Amino acid sequence: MDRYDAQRIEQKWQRVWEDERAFYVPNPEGPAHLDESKFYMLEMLPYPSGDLHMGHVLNYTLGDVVTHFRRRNGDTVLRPMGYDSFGLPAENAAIREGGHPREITERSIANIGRQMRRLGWAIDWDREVSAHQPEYYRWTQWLFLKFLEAGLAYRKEAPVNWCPNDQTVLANEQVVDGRCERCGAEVEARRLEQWFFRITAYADALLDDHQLLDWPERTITIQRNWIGRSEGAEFLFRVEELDLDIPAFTTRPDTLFGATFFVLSPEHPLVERLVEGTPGEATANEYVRRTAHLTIGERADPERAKTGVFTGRFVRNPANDARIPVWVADYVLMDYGTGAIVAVPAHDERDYAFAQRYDLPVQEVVEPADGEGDGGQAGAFVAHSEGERLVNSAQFSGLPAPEGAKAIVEWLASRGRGRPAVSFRLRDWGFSRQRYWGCPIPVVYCGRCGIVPVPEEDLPVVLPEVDDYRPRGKPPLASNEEWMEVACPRCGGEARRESETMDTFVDSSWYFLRYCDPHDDSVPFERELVDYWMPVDQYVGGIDHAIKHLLYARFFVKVLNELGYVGFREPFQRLFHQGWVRQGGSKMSKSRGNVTAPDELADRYGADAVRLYILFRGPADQDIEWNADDIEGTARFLRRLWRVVGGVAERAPGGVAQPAGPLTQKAHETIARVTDDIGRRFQFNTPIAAVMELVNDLARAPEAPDARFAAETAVSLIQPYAPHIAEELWQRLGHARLWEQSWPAVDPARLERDTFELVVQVNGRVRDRIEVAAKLGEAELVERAKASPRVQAQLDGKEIRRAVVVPRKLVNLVVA
RNA sequence: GCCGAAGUGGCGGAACUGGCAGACGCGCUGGACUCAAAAUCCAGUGCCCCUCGGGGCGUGUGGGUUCGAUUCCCACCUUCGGCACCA
Repeated sequence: MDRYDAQRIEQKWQRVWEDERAFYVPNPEGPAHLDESKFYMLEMLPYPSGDLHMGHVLNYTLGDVVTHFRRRNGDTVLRPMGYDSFGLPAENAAIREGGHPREITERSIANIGRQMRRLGWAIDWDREVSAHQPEYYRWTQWLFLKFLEAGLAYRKEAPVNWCPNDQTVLANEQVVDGRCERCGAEVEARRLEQWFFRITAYADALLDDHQLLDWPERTITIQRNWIGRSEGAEFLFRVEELDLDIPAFTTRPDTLFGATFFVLSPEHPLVERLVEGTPGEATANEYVRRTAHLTIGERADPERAKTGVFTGRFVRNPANDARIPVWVADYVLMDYGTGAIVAVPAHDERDYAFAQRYDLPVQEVVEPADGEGDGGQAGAFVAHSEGERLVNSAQFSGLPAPEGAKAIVEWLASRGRGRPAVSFRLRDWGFSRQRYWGCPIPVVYCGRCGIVPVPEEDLPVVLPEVDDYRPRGKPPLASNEEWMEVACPRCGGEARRESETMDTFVDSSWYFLRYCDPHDDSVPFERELVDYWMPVDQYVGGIDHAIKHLLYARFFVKVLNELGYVGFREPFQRLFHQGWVRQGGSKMSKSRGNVTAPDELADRYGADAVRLYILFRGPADQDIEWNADDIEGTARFLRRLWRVVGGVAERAPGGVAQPAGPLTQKAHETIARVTDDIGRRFQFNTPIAAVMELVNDLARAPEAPDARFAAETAVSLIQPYAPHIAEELWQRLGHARLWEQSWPAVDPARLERDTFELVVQVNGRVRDRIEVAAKLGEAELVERAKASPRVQAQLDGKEIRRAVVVPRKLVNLVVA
């Protein structure tokens, strides 16, 4: 038997697969060719940053196992790959080291593609797409135009998150703890005119359709919290002197009679008008200016004492007509609710803290069940608890709180001073970026016509060349004057192009649709094709995308569904999050410089060993602490497999397919375990252990008559994990094309045993194990248990009060 | 603070529906082969006690339910995620 030469075997089979186009899946040619057994396997596409890291290896190997498993179970599996190739890292590298972002990106793509092929993943490379190629972003622009036309993309001036380091705006989803999630710089609030997608219009749909999904509960919870739906009411508060109604949202309409003041956000558009001409005007304006200079982190710091100023104005509480003072305070946020709140210090912690600081009155209006109110002095912020009743609330006093809330809203609604309302924490998605390496936004600004979309036939708007990628107060594209100047498509007059580019999350919000029809140059995708392949049957990616990519992509699909371009409402039916690969406790990533390159490992141990190792380490959804020593174990297993199966192949050519015997039985048990683990439990580490057991048994009896069947089964079952060695051994066993073979089937008859090991307990403690015939009845089992000398020693003549029998497992004798 | 997940040998982990805790692997110890090494193979390996038959303890901590609990219930501790002035 020759030595196991991983490099030679892997090169050989990778060439065979490519020559035979083993994993390329053509599109169906018409409705007649559609079959029900399609399976769309997708992993989140990589950002092309130099090299693959072990996190990618985990992600894509996991997808590869599922791909092989589903293929061999008869499914037509679509398993494409592409690159999220626009984005800041390449642009920053170009600024730092020179070169063009495109060159840097394409070099990375070439390298990563080579590394992916080296690991032997079963990918349909014909469907490869890259976000930065005009053939792709042409359609990103086209989709933008559809959104614009539908009123779902719009431009407005708004306070936005500005990263002073990356010199660009960030979406809310890209700000973590007040910092830029990419570079860590503290984010500033700026008022800028920006492009937004109206994702808030889909807030309810995004929540409701969670029920259609087979997703981890924690991911759905994260999305639900992020969307943050709150039910309540909006009431109108009147400023008599100015003949003005100001709406305010509250989730506690039952406490309306307890309002003792009213607060506007500093950004509220009415502030200026309210304070005009009052003695406090200068102070108030100064306060608004000061607030504007706070960073988002500072403003949100709950430790900071609440601040505010009195405007000098009063509003009427619509419930009791009380004249209450209007304040401006930065604890009220402009972009939630209406930017104004009805302050009820007796029943809200924040209002209470503010009232204490500025000596404002506190009025209790809800009493707990026991009637022992605290006069509102604790500022008890409690959601409705059982038995609470309204007090000091005119005709509503005495009502239980939930009924009171409802009654107050109905009453004020009938008088035109209120209505039921819902507020969301979710904000519209700000998607324009003041950077170079992204998809140009296809509009022009015309002095006469305003914002004018670039006509579809003029797409793509090709990303122009610029001399300097550094943003200097304006987007880099604006520096290319020649490109910027353009004739207005509507009136032909002088116009200027949009110089901002799109957030890269726009690119990745529809790539899974393009894979279905990747080369079409007349449409982004044909509806018939996406309706066939979509939704993705199994999506695999990091949970860090729970509220970014996974929310944006759902939004895109919902819009495309409503516009009639796709026939489904959700993109990703089943979702799985692989864990992080950590080193020294932190996530492995290039920016942390703690990457172990898969290349080196593949050179040393072979791709099969790397693939096996990354899945054998533990459950795929848990984090893995990188430990290079352990890969020796999987390499050793592969050598053992090679030797043992190779020996069988040389020794036992053909013969009876499945002779009865312990190895045949073990093989069937292993088939059952592996099939259930991958297919039902989606667990990837234990199948490897099961095959190791089978190989260990085989190694102990390599000359047994059923050795050949055990060897073939082991090779067949390990194929999704270690496809190269499996293919080579399969060939040596006298077969061909294991990747096309049906997944092995369990024969239930082969699982049956004549005897089993009966566990005998006394008072729940194991005292003996006896081999007994499988057909024995309960009484017989109890007799055998009692007869055991070890049990006799424990019984010591005591009375047996009860015997619990678990068929095929154990007998428990309960003694006094 | 609120919400969620998880705590099992020296290490990674297994035990799916309440039924043999520690599968499989790493590491370690001893042995075989070898001039030697690598590779490979065999045996052992939770902790403690032992008259070598076996016995006791043991799945974060403390309770509970049960013939029987890593698994179910209650309380607590620790770690890791998410949210956090959202009215």
